[in-house]
Amino acid sequence: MGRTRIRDIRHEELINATITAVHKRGYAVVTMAEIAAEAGASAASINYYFGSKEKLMEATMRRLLSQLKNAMLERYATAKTPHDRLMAVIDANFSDRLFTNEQCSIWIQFWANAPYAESLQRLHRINRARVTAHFRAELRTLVPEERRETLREALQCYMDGVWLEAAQCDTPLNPAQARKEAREVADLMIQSQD
Amino acid sequence: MGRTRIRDIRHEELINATITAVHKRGYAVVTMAEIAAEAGASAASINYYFGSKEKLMEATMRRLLSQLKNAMLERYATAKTPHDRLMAVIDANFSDRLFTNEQCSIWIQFWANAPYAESLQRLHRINRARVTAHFRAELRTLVPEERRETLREALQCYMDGVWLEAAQCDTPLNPAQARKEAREVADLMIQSQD
DNA sequence: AAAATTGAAATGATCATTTAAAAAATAGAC
DNA sequence: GTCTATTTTTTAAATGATCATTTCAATTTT
Repeated sequence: MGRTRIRDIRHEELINATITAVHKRGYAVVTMAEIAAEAGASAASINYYFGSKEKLMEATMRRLLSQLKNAMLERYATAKTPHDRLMAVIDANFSDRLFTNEQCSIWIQFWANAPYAESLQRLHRINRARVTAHFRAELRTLVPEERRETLREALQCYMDGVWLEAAQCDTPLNPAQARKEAREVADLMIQSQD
Repeated sequence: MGRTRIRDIRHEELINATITAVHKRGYAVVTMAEIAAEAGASAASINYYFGSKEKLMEATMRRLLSQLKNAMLERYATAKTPHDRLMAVIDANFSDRLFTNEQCSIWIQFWANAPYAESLQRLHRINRARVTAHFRAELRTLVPEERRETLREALQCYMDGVWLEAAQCDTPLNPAQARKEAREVADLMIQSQD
């Protein structure tokens, strides 16, 4: 049965340890030993399971992106109107699971390193393209064509900017508040097409 | 007379080299030797003039922040109405001098590292507080109180997000286009207070 | 017993920073 | 203006520290 049981457990543990350790120390300076210590393992284990530090970072980002994707799809499933679906994308971005100090830290590190690592850049593009596609689809029925792209771009930049600022914040984040504000901002922009 | 002539020249050269080198290689991995080579100098020179790698980075950020401040003040001087002044802040952020691939790269690196370096964090807070203050002052007469802070926060996050996205872009940026879009976004948000 | 997992210690590479001596600039006296 | 003396600037090489990664023997799991 559980042929890969321990392997799966270690992957999970080490990725979680990476998130915590990167949040504490920064992607640039965190060492394998620190990440390993965070998981109660040794640096050699990480190489055994992931092959290298770079691959561990990539696996960690892949995990975060997949969580974001799932959060979006979950909410999409129950949304009925285009407006509901637009809000679903927004809510997913600021969901309780994702919008935490730890994860915001990682995202910044991810953004900062994407231009210098092919694999991260690829992940970044895929992720952004997905959000863009969802926004485009929903805005089609909500705003007139001449404003649509400007507005979509503005919304996406706004959301990225919120994450950026959140990463600078050392007190606990408030996802519910972030969702509320983001919804307000989105409605403000949409409504101005009277 | 020019007692500090060479010193000033080297400071300028090395800060410019830092901007270029960090853009090319990333803050995390760029070495003193690479920065020095970019300026046609040696790594020892950098330590002679700046004391350490960290202090060089700090000096570089200080330079960029001061350029942003000056760009804002310049435009503020000729702006007459609150609306003009709001646009002055926006235009400064996306001015031809500042909104370049190289500088966007550095800003991301700066944001990513601010949480882990006291000195960078300080600079970041001062800068953000300045933009916040300007926006608050101008929005006071432009939007009703209940929407004001939400809107200000949204505008600031939007601008940060634009920089973030620009840093991922490997084709030359278009500052004029960015100014136009940012103005549109700002007007869209302001006008929605009918 | 065979395969998977773990970690202590070794390896090898990379770098920031220091050192010390040379080279260049500057000033003061003539 | 020219010639020392002094200070400033520059670099090559040395230093010392840090780390990712590998190795290999021990341990655990199947």
